[in-house]
Amino acid sequence: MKDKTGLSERRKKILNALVDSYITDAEPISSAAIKDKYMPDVSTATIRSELATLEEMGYLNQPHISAGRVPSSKAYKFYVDNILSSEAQFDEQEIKSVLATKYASIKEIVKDSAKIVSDVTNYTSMLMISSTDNITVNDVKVIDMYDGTALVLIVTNNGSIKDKTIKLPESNIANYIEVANGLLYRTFAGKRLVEIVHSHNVIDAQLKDFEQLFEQVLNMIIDYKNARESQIQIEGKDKIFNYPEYNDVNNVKNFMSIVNDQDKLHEIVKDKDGSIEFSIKIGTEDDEQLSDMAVVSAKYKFSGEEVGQLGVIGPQRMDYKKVLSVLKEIGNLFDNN
Amino acid sequence: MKDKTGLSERRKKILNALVDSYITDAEPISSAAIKDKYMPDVSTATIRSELATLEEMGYLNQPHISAGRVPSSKAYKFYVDNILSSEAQFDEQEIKSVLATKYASIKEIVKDSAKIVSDVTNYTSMLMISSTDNITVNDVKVIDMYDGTALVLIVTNNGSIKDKTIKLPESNIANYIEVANGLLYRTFAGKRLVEIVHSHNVIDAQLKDFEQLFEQVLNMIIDYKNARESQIQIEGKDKIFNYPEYNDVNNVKNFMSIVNDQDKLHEIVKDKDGSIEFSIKIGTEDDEQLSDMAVVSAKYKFSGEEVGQLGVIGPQRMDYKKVLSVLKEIGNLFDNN
DNA sequence: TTTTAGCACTCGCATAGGTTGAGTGCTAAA
DNA sequence: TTTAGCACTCAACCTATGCGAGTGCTAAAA
Repeated sequence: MKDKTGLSERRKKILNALVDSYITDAEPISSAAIKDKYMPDVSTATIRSELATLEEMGYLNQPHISAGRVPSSKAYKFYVDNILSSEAQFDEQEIKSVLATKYASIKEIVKDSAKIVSDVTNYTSMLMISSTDNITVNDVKVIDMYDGTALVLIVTNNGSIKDKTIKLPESNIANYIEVANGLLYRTFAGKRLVEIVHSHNVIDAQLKDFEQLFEQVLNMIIDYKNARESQIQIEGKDKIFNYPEYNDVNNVKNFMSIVNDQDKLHEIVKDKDGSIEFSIKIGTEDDEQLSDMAVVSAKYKFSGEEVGQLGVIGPQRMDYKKVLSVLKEIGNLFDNN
Repeated sequence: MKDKTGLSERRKKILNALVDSYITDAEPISSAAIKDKYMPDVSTATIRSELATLEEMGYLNQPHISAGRVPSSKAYKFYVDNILSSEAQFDEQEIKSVLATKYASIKEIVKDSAKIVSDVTNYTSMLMISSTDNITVNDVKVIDMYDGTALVLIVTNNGSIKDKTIKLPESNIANYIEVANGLLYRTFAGKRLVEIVHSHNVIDAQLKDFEQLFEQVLNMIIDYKNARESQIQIEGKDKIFNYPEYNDVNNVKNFMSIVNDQDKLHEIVKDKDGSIEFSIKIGTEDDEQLSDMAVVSAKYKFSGEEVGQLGVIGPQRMDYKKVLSVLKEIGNLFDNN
């Protein structure tokens, strides 16, 4: 009985057993260990010959000839596909109760989601804000403060507000502020950030007295967009020290350099296919930097709108079941908010 | 010729030479090495006997009997005192020119100061905002936005503004907002944050209709104070991988745990004596966590007002001369702004 | 054809012994 | 007080050796 992977049921069982075991113990698994824990009714010799085949097929590696087998990237990929296609395995109830006992309100969970994911999964987590394509400016207001300074407020459709004090230009126009507010509203309100940023000539037609003000507002919008786009929050960097693969300083170094490299992270999590909910990248040998690393992330929505991605970075030997269930559960909390 | 350290000039010279050498090479120094590089006119035997005395006095350690000597915490302390008391050694001109060529404007330097310090010194850096004791509230304003929501602005004397949208309570008071603004101004303007936070009963005497609003404003002030107090920005965590003492994962782990522990950092840098400009903490053996670590930090002022501390965290074997000059130079830039 | 027992083989790991060389402490003379 | 000289120590490195875990292969059993 085979499917598209070309693996017999027994080989699948062995492969899953092996990955499972490696995820918990981080040690090469011998044929005897598999027999004892998972398949007591066949001999080690049988398992050995299966292992040899699986190795030939690229699912397993052998650190050296007299060691047990270790899963390859390909094996991890098989393993997570397997989890994903059998949703029943998610232990939702348990995760839910952990979240419920540790965190009082949903509000708290939303605010600290990255931290919580890191805490509950015991891996380093990552919160990434989506592109700003869907953000629009609702209103722009200039508020008079005191002797020549004013406050500019920009209200966007996702509720956040950017403020900044500016110096008002000298002007003898009556009701300068009121007029400015009207102009600003007509120019910016209802527009998407991208539109605004890409249409520099918007201002030219206006009166000269407002040129400087418009310039400042435009810069604020650009700054806001840039800041939002590059925001990645990382939590629990220390967590990796819990895993023996990071007893080697070089691995730690490598890990830190990835985690601190915003561009790299963006590139990894970037989704080409808009429809997938979970993104699981398991590094291959090609990418030196990502070898032996895995990144699991999920899009999350808020009031139906997609706002970002939340995920976990760690060794390939990762507890995918747990990570996936946590991400899923948190995603649900967000969405039902 | 001795001073309060009780060290002869020759011993001082040897001690300085030894620390200097260890700072660059990170290797135990032998009597022969000192002779060659610093004191060719005495024999190694002489130096050896001096080394033995210095070790007895607690300035030096010997990893094992047939190795050279390594500076102790006490030696580092002696070394930095020495630097501090002879300002001439600062290589200000060089630092200045590095800063000038790498960073275009002073504005840029101020904004990214932590990053710059880390870049130029090649150590992990730390930017810490001072206590909020001197911050006062200049003004509080409620601004009507749209259907029942309003924006609260709190302006402080250091220019920053905290804003938040709130829901206005149902009320049939005419000119609710105007009245509220008056009340808020009279209650909060000119007061120091500490005062406000510690006098919860301020509101009770007021009209009931404003109770909720006052509550919200008070919470904003409390949040602001807390947020400001706990802000520590760390830059260049990876830098430590450049130093051989961090080839041991345990040291890395230890380092990371300190760097991520805001409370610990506060405690380390906290100044008891308000008059010192530089704070140099060289960990002793007592504090397990801080052994073999040093933290150098400087207060920095902005327009004459002290606003925070900027510093560097690294191994005790730190290039104190360089670090101190960089911090000093940046401090000057701030102050002359 | 598949499974199994048996056995020789490989190789990492741990331990022990041997050598080398850097650097010391001590002593006795300058 | 300084110096030369020398014996001594010890980490670092290498080699040898045994052990044991785990394999691959083969030939017989199912």
